[in-house]
Amino acid sequence: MNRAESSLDTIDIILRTATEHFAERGLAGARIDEIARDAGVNKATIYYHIGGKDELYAAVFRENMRNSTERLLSNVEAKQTAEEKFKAYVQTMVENLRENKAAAPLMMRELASGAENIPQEGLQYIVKMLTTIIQTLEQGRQDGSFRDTNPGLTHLMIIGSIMFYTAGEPLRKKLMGLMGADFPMLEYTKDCDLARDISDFLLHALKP
Amino acid sequence: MNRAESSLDTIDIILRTATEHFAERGLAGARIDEIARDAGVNKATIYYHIGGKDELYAAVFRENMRNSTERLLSNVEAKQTAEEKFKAYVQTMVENLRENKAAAPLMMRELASGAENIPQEGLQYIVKMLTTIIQTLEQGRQDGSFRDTNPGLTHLMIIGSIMFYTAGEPLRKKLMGLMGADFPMLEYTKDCDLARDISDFLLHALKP
DNA sequence: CCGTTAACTAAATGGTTAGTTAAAATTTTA
DNA sequence: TAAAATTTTAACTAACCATTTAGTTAACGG
Repeated sequence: MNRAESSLDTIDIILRTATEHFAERGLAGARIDEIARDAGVNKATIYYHIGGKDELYAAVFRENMRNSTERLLSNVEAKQTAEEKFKAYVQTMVENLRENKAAAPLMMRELASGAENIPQEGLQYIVKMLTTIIQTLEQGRQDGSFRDTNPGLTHLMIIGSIMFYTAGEPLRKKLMGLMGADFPMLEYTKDCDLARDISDFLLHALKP
Repeated sequence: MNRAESSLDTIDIILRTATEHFAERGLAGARIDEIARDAGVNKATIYYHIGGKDELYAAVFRENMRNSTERLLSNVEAKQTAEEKFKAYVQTMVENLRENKAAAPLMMRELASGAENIPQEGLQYIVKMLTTIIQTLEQGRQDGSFRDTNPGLTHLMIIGSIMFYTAGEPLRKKLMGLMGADFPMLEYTKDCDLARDISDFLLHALKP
């Protein structure tokens, strides 16, 4: 392996490991020493390649948002009708958040911190996602398949329910242990089931 | 002022101040010295009355959950029909989260941390809230005013949308600055408007 | 094969922070 | 008023932790 490739691999494993740590413990709670240990590199290597804790965090956030946004946009654009696009939006959001377990915790911590550590580029990705769902709802409104609803509210329903479902898994486990199995708790094993239920529920609210 | 009252006041100001700090910075990010300074008490007073950082955090979480839950249950129980109860649930949840700005950040950070620092009593309050909404939805299903939907999913929509709206305010401000005023961003000045819109949206999905 | 340079490391540095302590001051109680 | 509870003061410590520094290793180009 040549120098450039090995370098990229190192940066990649650092970012992957840091993503988990920042998601589980937050910016303040994560430890550079532990990230380095779990990534199998020396602490100074992180400083050499990426920079200090803040820059590492920004890089982690940016990469995660970039991946999610690119996939979301391309999946939605591939569809024609407003309803298909809406379903693709929900489905892809569910896939993104379930494949990358860190995404929801990262975003929720950012919201809790007043979005103070989101890098500029991260904001751009959020705008792209918002624009996509707004355009989809507008398309549906114009062709009569959707009611005239507040797009911001609809987006809140999508993002809120999926993020809370994803990040809420450990809490649900604790509650289940406390309540017994007969308590009707939400639990999906497949992405498509959750995405379908959310789509169905929200489309019921969106349709005239 | 007698001894008990004065003591309660001291504990109260400590808990209030700590609530803000933990919400804004998280358990790891909050500083005992800063909490003491902002509360206007000596650091040793916190240890005298409450204990260490973890105990302070648990007390903060417990008190916040207790307040919210008590208000929620009493407001819902005062109503008769399923739809009235549903609206009261949403309305009270909105009021709770907007009057106590710390509640949503505290809960979102907990979810992100795998609910690891929620005290036992806090879990009990969550169960009470869940039970309330489940019973309300069941009541509506039986008398034919609601469809047969997954109660867990419905709760996810309520709690997700309200929490993301509440905690998302700083992010919305940043996005507004980035996008210009013509971008259709959700912004309510009154509790009742947000609660009404969410109720209307969800009732549209719940009704047969 | 050799000098250069990117990649990496081990160890040190220095600031930060949770928690403690002991004595004194203040307030409340009885 | 004496005892008890509360709070302050302020110094202290032991651990923690981000960042730096000085040095090592090995790939690369010529």
